Amino acid sequence: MRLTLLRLLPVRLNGDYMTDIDLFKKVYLFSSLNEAELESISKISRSRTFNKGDIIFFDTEPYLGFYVVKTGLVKIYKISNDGREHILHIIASDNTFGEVPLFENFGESPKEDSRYPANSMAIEENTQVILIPARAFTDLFENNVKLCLKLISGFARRLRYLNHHIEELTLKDVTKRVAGFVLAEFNKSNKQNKKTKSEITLQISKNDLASLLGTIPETLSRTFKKLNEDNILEVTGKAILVLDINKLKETAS
Amino acid sequence: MRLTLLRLLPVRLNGDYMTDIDLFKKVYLFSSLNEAELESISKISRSRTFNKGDIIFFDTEPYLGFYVVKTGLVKIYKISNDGREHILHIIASDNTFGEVPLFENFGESPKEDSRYPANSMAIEENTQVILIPARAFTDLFENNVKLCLKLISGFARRLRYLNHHIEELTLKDVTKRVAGFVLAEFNKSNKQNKKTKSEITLQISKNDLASLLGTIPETLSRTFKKLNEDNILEVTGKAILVLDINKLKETAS
DNA sequence: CGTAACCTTGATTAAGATCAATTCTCGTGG
DNA sequence: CCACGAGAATTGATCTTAATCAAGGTTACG
Repeated sequence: MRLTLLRLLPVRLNGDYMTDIDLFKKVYLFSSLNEAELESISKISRSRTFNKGDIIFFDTEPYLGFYVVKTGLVKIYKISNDGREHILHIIASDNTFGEVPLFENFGESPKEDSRYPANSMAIEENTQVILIPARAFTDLFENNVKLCLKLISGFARRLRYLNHHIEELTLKDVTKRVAGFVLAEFNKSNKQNKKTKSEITLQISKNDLASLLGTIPETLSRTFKKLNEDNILEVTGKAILVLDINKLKETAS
Repeated sequence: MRLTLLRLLPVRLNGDYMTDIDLFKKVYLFSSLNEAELESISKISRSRTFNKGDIIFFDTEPYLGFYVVKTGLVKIYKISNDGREHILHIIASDNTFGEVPLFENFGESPKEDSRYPANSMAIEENTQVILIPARAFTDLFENNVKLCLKLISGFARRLRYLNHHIEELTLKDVTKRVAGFVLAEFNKSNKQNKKTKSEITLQISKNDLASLLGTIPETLSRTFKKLNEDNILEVTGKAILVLDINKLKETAS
């Protein structure tokens, strides 16, 4: 009795309780689908909830389908034999991940042994994701050019992002990469909020940030310290205050 | 008179002279298009010939369209302020490159200021490419799901390749990367030729190979030397003889 | 046969990883 | 409300890999 009540409470009290279909309407990939199609997807999809640090899938696992992030944050990462990690993407809510294997072998005999290209892990408490099974989705693509074009456009952006990521990793030192990251966050934040605000807030831990920038926490910490000594920025916990935007741009080069 | 003759000669004498349409039929991306569509593409496309070392486009140039490689070899690469270079892809004949900007901003207002994501250069003499102008091609996509699916599948593979590339660069040392490259070439060559052949031939210069593996020629040379001293392989010019496939696999780890 | 591009080898350096030791922060239970 | 403990972040000392710098050697091609 007590348990049932507890389970019901959030639904009852929370005015903005959301169905999967409401979520799907905010997903770029799905924006060309009609209500009926969204409902048919919703029917076959499965919600799953994870805690911080929980694995969503390993790159060794057989492919089941792709995911939509409902709440929380997910990291997509590779890991070496000796345990070092490198983060490829951070996926926020309303975004999809794990679509690549769906389409790799299109035309060829559908491979049953297809795998995820990387690992994924929830990096926030109460990260809710929805699994969209592979089989049910492919038919939709074959009958909907608009949907295809959405996917193409999403893939194209991701390709450009990875190009950029490789450029950063291979042609720039850690200081340039850190400055480049802060600059990008600064621009992103000021695009959203219109007016200029010189403080940005990290959404991820510094451990994860280090891994995303292709370095380790110790080096990231030292780099922040150096940028502070040069009066470029000031880091307090998850808050980064940009002191000199011009010097920051120059450093990112 | 003399000039006209010279220009005609190769066509006359060369029995396997090829029209653009013959080439297009071998391009995976185009494999769902009919003769009429191929012809309409052919009419608006432009052939260009480059020598080794010629730039095809810079990443700073406005986007014109994508390319098909007819003959020769093309490298797609990024370059740093101080001139260091990193190769992202090597594109061989019958393959396309530069499609990404076509689709990045689909749905949004068509940006006129869109740019190529990286630089490209011919790395063989007599590299012939065909430029497919952007505007003329987008209509085709909006009316052809099969074409879309081909593109999606091509992009998906490229995404997985870049994932893998980043994994190699960030989580493996040079020796592992070199061993991994040789192993991949070994497998590719033996898949094509059925029977096992332990010698592979480099298609690119060692300078370019170093850049593709995220290192420099000096380090590549030393790495080959070390792998030779360990009786794993033997390098003579562009020929690599695999001496111990098991040790090679182990080294690539 | 000569020159330029390509490749190799050696000596040195530097960036950043690793190892080790605190300190800080924050959620949890008493 | 405070104390505790675990994970996160910082700092310092040292080490390692691979880049840089410098000089020859090889190969291909006009």
